[in-house]
Amino acid sequence: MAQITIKDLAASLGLSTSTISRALSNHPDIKTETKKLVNETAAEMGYQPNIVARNLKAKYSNQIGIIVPEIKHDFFSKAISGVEEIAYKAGFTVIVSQSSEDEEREKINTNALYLNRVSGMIVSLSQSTKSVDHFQTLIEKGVKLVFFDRVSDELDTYKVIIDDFQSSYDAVKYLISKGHKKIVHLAGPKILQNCNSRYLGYKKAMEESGLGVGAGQVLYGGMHEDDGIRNVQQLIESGIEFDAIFAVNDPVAVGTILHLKSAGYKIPDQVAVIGFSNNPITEYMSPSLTTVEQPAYEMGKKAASSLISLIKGELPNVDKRIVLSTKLILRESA
Amino acid sequence: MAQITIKDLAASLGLSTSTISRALSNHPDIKTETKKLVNETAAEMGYQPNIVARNLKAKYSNQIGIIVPEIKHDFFSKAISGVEEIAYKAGFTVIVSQSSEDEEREKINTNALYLNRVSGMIVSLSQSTKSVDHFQTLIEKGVKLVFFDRVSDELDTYKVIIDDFQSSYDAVKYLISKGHKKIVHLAGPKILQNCNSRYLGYKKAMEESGLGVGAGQVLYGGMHEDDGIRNVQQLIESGIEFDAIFAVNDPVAVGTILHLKSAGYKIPDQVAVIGFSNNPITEYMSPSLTTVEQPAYEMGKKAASSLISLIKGELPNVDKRIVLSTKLILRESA
DNA sequence: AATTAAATTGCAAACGATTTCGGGAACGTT
DNA sequence: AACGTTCCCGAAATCGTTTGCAATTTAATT
Repeated sequence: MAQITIKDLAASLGLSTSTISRALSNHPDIKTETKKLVNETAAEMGYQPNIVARNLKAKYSNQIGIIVPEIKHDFFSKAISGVEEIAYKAGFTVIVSQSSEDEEREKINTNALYLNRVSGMIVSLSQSTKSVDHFQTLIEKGVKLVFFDRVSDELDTYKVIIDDFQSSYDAVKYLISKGHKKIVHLAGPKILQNCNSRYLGYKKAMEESGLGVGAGQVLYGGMHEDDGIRNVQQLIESGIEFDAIFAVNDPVAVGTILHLKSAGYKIPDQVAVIGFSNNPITEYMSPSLTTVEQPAYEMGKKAASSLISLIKGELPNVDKRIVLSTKLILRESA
Repeated sequence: MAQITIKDLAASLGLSTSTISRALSNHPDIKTETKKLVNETAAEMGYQPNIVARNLKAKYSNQIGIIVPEIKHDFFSKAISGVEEIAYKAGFTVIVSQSSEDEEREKINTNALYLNRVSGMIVSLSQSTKSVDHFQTLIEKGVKLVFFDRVSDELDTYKVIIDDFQSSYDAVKYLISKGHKKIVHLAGPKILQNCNSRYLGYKKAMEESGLGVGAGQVLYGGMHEDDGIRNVQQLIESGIEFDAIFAVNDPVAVGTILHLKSAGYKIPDQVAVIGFSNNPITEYMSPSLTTVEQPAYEMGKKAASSLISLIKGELPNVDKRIVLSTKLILRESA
């Protein structure tokens, strides 16, 4: 027999399928004696429940979906790892998909996950996502949602984030405390809330210290190494003076350092550099990068546990914003 | 209405559910006219098929599972990324799970995926997996299986691998061509086939060149940075002379370099180092690491496309071993 | 017009589980 | 002895699709 079903058990024991089902799920209506019998023969015959059938009946599944911009990015793969860890322990299985920073694909993915009847989703928004309607309709359909890292203000759901504003404020304050005055910020896309918060943290630190943000002192771009290289190149060409650079994330900081080195700048003597995320490479590169540690693994774990309690109907806490703390890791570059 | 089903469509159009179903799946029995009608009202009413129900009926799903030792490792997250990319295009969704290098957990995961009726699985074996029976029974149950990177000889399935033997042979030959003679190999667990192949490639290169492998010239260990540090420490204490180290993978090579540097060795002048995998950090560290490029993303893509054609009943090729090529990336460490 | 073939559609049974409702046995109570 | 409870268990509906087969309509043929 290819696949033992509850019917086979029923036939072999002379009981009804309902009894078998109840016995297996430890329903109080069933005599302990029969329960024992059923469980034993189930084990004997190698019965394994068909989860698909169960999910159809139940209208929800033991699956949670996760959508990230890029799986292979260190931050996201760590987060996924954390999600899987928690989900595994709670008996959930994780479906991953990536938007590749494309809004359209993000929409398609959310729909695909919905069609597969996941009980909930964990999402980090794509860089190009302008509207969050596809998530709004999802919420209306009863799918539980938790966002992390890249979140949207428009959605009233649970969010696992770090305090981007405070973290970058602290980082810039550190630069200032070290005597730097002409601090340039390489910012990410304005549309991303956390990028914007990082910019605002930078701005506040600068203004509070009486330095202010001069024209051309903030350069917007993407979040990859290339963007760092490009922007630093542009910065140098623009002739604006600078003695420190605060990058929106590590790849941009890496690009920054690469280009600064090739242009003959001494780091950190002439120019100090601070990144954001604490990617593994930042520890080993030369000079090693001072950066803000972002607890990716913990964020994934927290997002997963929040989602699961949401699914189970236990509202974890009143505040839907779950803020994890960061730490400025001091290394050679600043 | 929470969820529009095929029945709602049938009722609203005065047709039977079977006709609707066939119309939607473009069955030749249905008049083009009715097909058009059905498709239009389906779109209008916002009908979305319930995939769970479909899967139950079909006895297989549009899901493929992937089990890797650790999601967050660069190599595996890239591979997952590749798998997702291909799966997405083929209309499959990917369930990920990690064994955390634990055989028991690997077994549980395979079973969980089976219960969820995935159509196929892509697997990279855990370090501690001694028996592959759990995969054998899976094959017997008709689940399609493709292994990658960490494979087993005992299973007659498709495997996406690199030529570990040749790659490491080439790397060691390169060291020899540069005049190194006392080349030490920091090996991985013997049980892992690819680690063993790398060892054999090293051995062949050494023997072929008349250098041979002396006592204590091969140190076995794990595959993490710690293992590299520990083994180099031991190597130095043992008093064995060495002018080059070939590490089983990049983390071990990184540990090697870290400890060599702190012990005052000059790289590559006193000791040359070669790693394996081309992790991102290897490019940025100092000295940058000469290593073997392992096409993680492509391996994932290849594994996924092979699995999907296997699922669809198209046997891709006669040879079940799919070998992707590697490249020795020359940098500062050797 | 009658017959036959072809083109469409519907009925009903699956897929494998859960669950509502109710039925029969066993027991105690009046 | 009649009744009410409690305890176990079964029949059957249900989740939303797909599909073999029968039934119906339509078109083609004689």
